[in-house]
Amino acid sequence: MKDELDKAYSPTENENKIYEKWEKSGYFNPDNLELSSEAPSYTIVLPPPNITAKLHLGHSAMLAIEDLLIRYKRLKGFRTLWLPGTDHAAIATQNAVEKKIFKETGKTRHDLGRDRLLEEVWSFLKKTQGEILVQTRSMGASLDWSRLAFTLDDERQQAVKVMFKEMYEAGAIYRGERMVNWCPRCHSTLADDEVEYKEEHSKLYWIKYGPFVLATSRPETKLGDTAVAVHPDDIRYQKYIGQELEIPGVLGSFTVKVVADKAVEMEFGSGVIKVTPAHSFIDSEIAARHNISGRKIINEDGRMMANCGKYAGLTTAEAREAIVADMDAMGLIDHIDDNYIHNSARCYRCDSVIEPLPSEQWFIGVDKKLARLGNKSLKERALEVAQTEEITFVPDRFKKRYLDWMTNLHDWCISRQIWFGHQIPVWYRGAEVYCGLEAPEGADWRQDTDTLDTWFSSGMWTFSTLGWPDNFKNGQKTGDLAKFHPTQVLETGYEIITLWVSRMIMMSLFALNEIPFSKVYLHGMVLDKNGKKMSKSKGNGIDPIEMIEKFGADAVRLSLLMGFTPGNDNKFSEERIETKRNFINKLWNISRFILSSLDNNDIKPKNLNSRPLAKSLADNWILEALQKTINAVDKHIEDMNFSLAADELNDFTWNKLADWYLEIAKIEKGKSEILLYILRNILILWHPFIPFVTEKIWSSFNDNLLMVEKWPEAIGSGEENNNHSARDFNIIQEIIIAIRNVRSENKIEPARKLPAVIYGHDLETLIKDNAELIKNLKTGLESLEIKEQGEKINGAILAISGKTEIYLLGAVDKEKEEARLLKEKANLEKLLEIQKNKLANKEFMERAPEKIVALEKEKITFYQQDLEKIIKALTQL
RNA sequence: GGUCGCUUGGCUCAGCUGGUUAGAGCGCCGCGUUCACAUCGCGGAGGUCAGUGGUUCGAAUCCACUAGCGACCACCA
Repeated sequence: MKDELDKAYSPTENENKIYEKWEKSGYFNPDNLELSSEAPSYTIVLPPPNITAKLHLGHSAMLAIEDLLIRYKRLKGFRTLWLPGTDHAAIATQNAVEKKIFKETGKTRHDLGRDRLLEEVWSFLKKTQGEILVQTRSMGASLDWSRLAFTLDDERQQAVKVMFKEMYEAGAIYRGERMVNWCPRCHSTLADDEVEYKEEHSKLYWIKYGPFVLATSRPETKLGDTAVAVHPDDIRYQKYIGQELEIPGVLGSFTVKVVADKAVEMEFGSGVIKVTPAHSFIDSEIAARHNISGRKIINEDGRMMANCGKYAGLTTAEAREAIVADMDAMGLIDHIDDNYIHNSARCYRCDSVIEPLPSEQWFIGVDKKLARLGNKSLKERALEVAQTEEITFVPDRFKKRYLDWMTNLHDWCISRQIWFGHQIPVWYRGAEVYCGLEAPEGADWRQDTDTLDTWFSSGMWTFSTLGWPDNFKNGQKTGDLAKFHPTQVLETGYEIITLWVSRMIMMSLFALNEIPFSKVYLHGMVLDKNGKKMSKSKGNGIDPIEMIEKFGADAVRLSLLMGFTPGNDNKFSEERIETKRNFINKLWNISRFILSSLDNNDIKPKNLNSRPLAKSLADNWILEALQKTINAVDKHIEDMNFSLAADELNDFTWNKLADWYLEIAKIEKGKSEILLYILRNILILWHPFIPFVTEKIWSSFNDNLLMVEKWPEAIGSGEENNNHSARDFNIIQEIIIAIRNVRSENKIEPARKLPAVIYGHDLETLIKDNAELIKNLKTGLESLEIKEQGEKINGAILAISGKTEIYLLGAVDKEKEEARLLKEKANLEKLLEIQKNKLANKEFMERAPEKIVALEKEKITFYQQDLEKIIKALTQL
């Protein structure tokens, strides 16, 4: 033994040291892995965390899952790259810094000016970024730090400029005046999905409007009305359609045209709506259809403009109050409905009410046919790759959500009126417009002051981090881009499918004409005990860093992997981490026992790559169970069912190995080889889940690093090659349990089962041959109490389809039990008949469970005398 | 309005394409602790799998409807 292991495992003493050891080895970087040139690559890009936020449990879950996949694939010999980075989160970051400055100095960004503000932002970022990275390391994430990227570092800035220019030149990016979601506080546009709707009580004003009475929630926009619309089928208003009407208003009367448009709902209000094209999405669409121009009355500060007479300068809320009062005085208010519930549009960052405004912005035209996409549009290609399953979703149902969203996608507004971010690489001089990587020659060129939507740069994440555009010349990938793109899995939260996943798909299709990843794995949200989102303001969050300090990173990881299923939210509590810590300590002690009880110090772990010979029933049983576990774990991880994989491993480690085999090993000696072989294997299997403790244990009897060991092969069961049947041990095990049950109570009440599976074995001989084992197990038979009980026991052996089940029946339920068995028999016999008729159908026969096929030979019978034989054999031990 | 999901023992959840007696962890009750582990061991109680109907030899599992809860999308003049 190299090291003695402590009695209890201490994560805090070991985790940092182990992480350093890993990092020093260089194996996080795929270039350092000792692999043949044909080794396939396996790449995951880390969804870059927002640089201003601290790590929360959602991040921890993400890190646990991705590190699991990466470590698993690394053990399987893949050229694994897990690429780290952070996101500049333009609006959020600028907001945070502005808030901080205002709090400290009372100054706004306009007081500071662009350059000064950006300086502040950058110094702020230096601090926060370091924190996030330290936290990420503490989770044990095997990220390749040599490739660390930032969405706003020099390389990414260059990539973004090139991308913009290429899209501009291809006609995919255009500038135009459109209705946008405007946040008057952030002074920026918001994409549709950055707008949040909140249900609110407000007022619905029924106003007299020429010959109509109509309902509106925003009477102040009346100053911008240029039309009135009704539904074309509405019989009430047929005669007005097409007319021009003179409408009295607070600033004098004005003229509107009555148009018929299907967007109007006859059931809402009076079925008439006033049309304010400049300040409402739906109105602007109606106006466009009827060729009606708009009149802008609200400015970028959310205040009434100079053309609003005495209302100029008021906020919309102030103006509403004033105008309603004036209208009321003029007798224009019919009535006011106080109980109107509507969804108000809010900025997802600052919660301000969104003001729809017409504005000059940059857009990506998602429906524009592009030559480089085979004359298809970005939308068409993005839909195609999901429909053809070139990209798949886990769980599958999110594919539908993606397709629905993508189908209804409008042109994507990419310009933002903030300072922190990728400045748009376009320069103006008078009417001239220049798009390029650098400012054009000549004087008086002014660069567009807007920056790009943060999702523009994060949409490029899979390839901007791999050296695009330098690694992409004449349509050929080179370097990292050739090695690692497309990536294999994108793992992220389902709430971000539209914001991020869809953008990545479009950007990659445009830049490389290939998908960014082939599989999208969506995890659910980690909720608090009561099913609420964890948040700072509610104070219901669990801080992962605190938990790591308390229970260790392994426990935190395992608690986020077990009991979580893909795409489903999960309630979470500290106790869950605690139970995983307990398991980790169990594994530690199992290892400690095995390593300290080796009776042969010459065993070379290196020679234990192949399965040792089984010398007894128990040996064979445990080796069989191990192989089954290897197969199951492998399958479940490949299927992205991490929780099931861990369950299988947990069952083997605790219930089979610790509870049974180790106890047997205390009786039957000479098991060192097998024990060490099993330990080796479970350490490798557990490593992707709990890397620290497994690496630590490994290091006590190995010189190499566990993280680059070889994953055990999933193979068929090798039972045929052994003399001892693992099933026989199952029988023994069940007999022991049954004896224990009988002994633990003085009477036998309910029907207790000996679910022994017997395939043509002589049970009596089996018991006799293993008498030592049965007798000596501390849970086994110590006295012969059963003899006294013997006469009272009623029993049955049920033979179904080649396997025999032994029941010890109490007096209570015998009749019930017999009835159940008869019903089962009837069921099976009926099925058998059907089977016979379908014998021709080979496929069906193959799929039918074995036991049903075998029913042909077996009949269901009760064998009272057999049970007596068993009891006799047991009592004679 | 549209779409999706959930409803399984006190709590948190598993349960794959229908097939032995529906599982686990926590909690609870009883017993135990001599040398791997009290961050432990052994045993136990506790479920008409939301409801109704259907398909089937057989349904927690498939279908339909109902009820409750939740999420997302659209729109709200």
